[in-house]
Amino acid sequence: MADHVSGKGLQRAALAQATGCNLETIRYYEKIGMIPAPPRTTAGYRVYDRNHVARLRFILRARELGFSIEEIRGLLVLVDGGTQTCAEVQARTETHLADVRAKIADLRRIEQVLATTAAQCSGEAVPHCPVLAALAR
Amino acid sequence: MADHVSGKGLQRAALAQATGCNLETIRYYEKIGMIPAPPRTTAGYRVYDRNHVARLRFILRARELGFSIEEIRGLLVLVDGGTQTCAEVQARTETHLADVRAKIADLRRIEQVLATTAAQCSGEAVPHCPVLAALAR
DNA sequence: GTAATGTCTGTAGCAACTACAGGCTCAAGT
DNA sequence: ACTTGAGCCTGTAGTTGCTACAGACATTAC
Repeated sequence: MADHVSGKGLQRAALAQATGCNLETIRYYEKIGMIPAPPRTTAGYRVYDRNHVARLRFILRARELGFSIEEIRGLLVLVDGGTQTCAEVQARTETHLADVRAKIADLRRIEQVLATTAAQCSGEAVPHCPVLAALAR
Repeated sequence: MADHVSGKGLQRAALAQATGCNLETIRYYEKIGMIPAPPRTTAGYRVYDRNHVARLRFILRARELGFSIEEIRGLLVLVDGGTQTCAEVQARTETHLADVRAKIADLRRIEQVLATTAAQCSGEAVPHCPVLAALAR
């Protein structure tokens, strides 16, 4: 490290460690413009600061909550532009919430089908299987 | 159609129609070996029969229920090999069922977070947004 | 005869990463 | 001083499960 990674400067591995993000994903997020390109040492090593940590955490948390990259991009615009209309964020959150609820409903139907057909299995080595029959319907 | 697509012979579009499958997906499934390559007319057009219809329906239904292609491949081996051990199918279904339930649990947690943070929104154009704050945490 | 479909092939694109390969750079040990 | 090993750089290819072309034949309808 020729250039003193002084004070709070983090390199890629350290940022990954600090956020729990995969190493390669950080570069990916930079490439697609989700996090700003950090300054570099003379050798070309990226040096991140606490703003990068915060932004990456934001992205990762939103991803955890099922927001797509494009949805997060939209949220980040609201974060960056000083005009944080709470109503706007709320609207997007509600939309996303509806999506999540729809997914839950779908999975519950699937769960029902799987549970009931699996329950009909004798567990023996018989030629007829109710699960396969249900799928073949 | 030079060669009489006689009797129950279906071309690609007809198979798509009969199963509700996307046209291109049929070719894709053939390519990855999920459905057998059908016979062709002298002009090279694929001709499907009712076995293809049944198999494709099986695959589509299993996909609907969230089985991955590889999981379905496994189920199809059990279908094809006469040795349909019901126990085997049951085991795979149970495993998949556990996956589905885990997904539901995850989504419910997400739903909770989204619902509670969104509920804190004033809906006004204030600079502080509880959703963004929650994500930034 | 000609135009409009339908089918064929291979390939590229999507999301959201992940994992190399091959080459520098740096810190530490001997 | 020199070597070794780790860490970083780049670009690119792979993943899953499709979907959508482009350009070339075949068939059908009028």
